[in-house]
Amino acid sequence: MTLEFRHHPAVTLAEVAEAAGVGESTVSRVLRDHGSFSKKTRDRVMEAVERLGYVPNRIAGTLASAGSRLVAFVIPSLSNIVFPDVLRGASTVLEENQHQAVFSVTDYDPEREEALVAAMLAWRPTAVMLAGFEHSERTLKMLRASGCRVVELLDLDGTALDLAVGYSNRAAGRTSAEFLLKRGYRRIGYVGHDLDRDTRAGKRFAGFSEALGAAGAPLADREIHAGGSSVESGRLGLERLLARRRDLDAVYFSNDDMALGGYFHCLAHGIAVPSQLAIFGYNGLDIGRVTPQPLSTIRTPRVATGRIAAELVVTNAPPQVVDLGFELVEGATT
Amino acid sequence: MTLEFRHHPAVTLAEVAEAAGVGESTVSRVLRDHGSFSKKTRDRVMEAVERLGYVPNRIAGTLASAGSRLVAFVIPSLSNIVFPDVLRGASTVLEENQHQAVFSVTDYDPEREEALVAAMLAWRPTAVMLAGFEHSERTLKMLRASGCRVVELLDLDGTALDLAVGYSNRAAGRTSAEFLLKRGYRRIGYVGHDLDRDTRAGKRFAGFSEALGAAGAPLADREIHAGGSSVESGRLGLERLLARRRDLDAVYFSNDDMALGGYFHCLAHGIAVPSQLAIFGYNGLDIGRVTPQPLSTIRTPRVATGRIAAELVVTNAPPQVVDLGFELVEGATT
DNA sequence: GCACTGATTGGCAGCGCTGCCATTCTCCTC
DNA sequence: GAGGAGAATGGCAGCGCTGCCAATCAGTGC
Repeated sequence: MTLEFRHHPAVTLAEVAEAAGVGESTVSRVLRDHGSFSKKTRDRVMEAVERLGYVPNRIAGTLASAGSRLVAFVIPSLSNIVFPDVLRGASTVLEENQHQAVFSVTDYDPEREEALVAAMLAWRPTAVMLAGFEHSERTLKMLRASGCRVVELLDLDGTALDLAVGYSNRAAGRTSAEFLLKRGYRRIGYVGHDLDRDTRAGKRFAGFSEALGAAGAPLADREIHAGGSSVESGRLGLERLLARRRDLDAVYFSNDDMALGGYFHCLAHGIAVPSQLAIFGYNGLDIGRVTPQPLSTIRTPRVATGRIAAELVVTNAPPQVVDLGFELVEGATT
Repeated sequence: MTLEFRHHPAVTLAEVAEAAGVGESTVSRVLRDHGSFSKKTRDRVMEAVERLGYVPNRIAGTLASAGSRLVAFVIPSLSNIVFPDVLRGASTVLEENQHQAVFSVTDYDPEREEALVAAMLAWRPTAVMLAGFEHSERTLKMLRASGCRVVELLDLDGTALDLAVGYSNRAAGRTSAEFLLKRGYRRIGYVGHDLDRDTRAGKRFAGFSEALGAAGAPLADREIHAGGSSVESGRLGLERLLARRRDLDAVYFSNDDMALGGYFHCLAHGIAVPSQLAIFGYNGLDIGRVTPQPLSTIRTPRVATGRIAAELVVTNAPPQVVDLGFELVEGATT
């Protein structure tokens, strides 16, 4: 129905100028509140804008001037709550500063990442935000050549291209291990998801087992789920792990989703937590604070990561690495 | 460090043409694989593209031709898993069809929505995707005048502007009530979050209490949390509700997050579910299937909503309303 | 060898806006 | 009233690409 009305081409700045009886540059100046013009002119222009329903064309504006004020996010997943949280932190800052967020999802695939980065760069964004430091050679080359800011998020164990905001996953894994050891657990298992693709989970695991090894209590066993992480696969993973190793006294999960699955498995099968089995997660999801026993975990600054990253970009900060740290949350499952 | 290298302006199509010894239009044709050119020319162009690291400028391309292939999402929230799920469903389809997703978050505020829609329209997107049918007069006017496709998501109770994809929230509420009634529950309470802002939750609640009323078992009591929904507020809400009404035999929650909070409260306080109190949610989150007792809920096609919406847009389908329905999941909490 | 058809190719005018520069107005100052 | 400093304004050349059209080239039939 509205289709008939659709194709009258959109109002242009020139038409507004005509309608207001002023020059194009005057309209442009008024709309951007930049340069000088009289109050009377301003009113006349705004009246015409209002009357014609003019919406500036930023495609044209960007081409003519410089910055697109577009910030591109190339993220691995939207199922993993981490990334919506980062986007959430960033979007507030970006909106306040008249920037726009564009995103695409790589599904943890470096080749897709490469293709998507290329597609994003075609929009000449102000900045590109990526997860972590592991990128293909070509991706890195494109980013370097692009001239736009690059922010690598949620990791610190690697070399930054330009800006980096996050925390050390390796240290998070180590801290988790040290905590469990200090609590006296010795027969510790691990339940995780695909570590090759999710390199940050891989780094946590490396830090974790490294610390266990250093303390003379190496990882007893582990169960890796081939796909992504989920509550369901956490439950299943723990079930399988326990079927092999009944003597475990603690299990470290690759994140809270998995850990909650494990916790529910214990609840459902009468496994006393933590006396029979301790459970430790990662992320510090809200839900983990409300379970009958609050989940022991590492709380990560996901929203802040997005916020800070966006702030660095809109203020055009010099290249730097920002360590936001993490916080160990001592729940009741350890 | 790379900052020094940054400001050599990006390679342009003209430079590629020069380097390959062909005309600009030939390069353009080769890159878009559109029109005809010889194999030899193609190779020569691609070689130059490769060598110079050329990345097409879609800002310029869009200005010169037509479609931006940008799809704008103006969503209420990223904390509510519903919206990441919708984005997830859409992003796959969009990426496969060389479209890009831009988004911004209104925080359930119609005025912010208005401002953000205006900002989005400045990019001349192919389509704008919004949540629900409730928009300000000015928002509607801008959208109608914009000439771009409009998709209203996740609701069916209202009048569509152009395309709509979702399901009836009112019917979901009604179905939930009828299910509880059929199970014999009569003293039913409600725990929810801010219904004025989240109009879809409001419609579910309306459908729910309407059905209860029609069956002669009107809602016994309700507890509304002023802010957004969360597991924590669900727990707290149930606690408060039960403090007032010890005699309830079932509680309907505005969504699964809230319901899980309520369920955890029961687990922690020895309230037998469902014999003492039945719990019913909404959304059908994965986690609800793995709790010791699977949660009774309504499963909504969130990812499919995003996917279908994107498909309609990329295929430029005629205006229509797509009802994706929902599914009642009979868990063990009722 | 010549006309004819269709495949290839290059030239160039915009797309709608911004930035620069020149011009015109205002308002003071002396 | 002349001279001068700004303020206010308009004109117009691009930004980098695509779409259109004209020009050129290659292959075919006779």
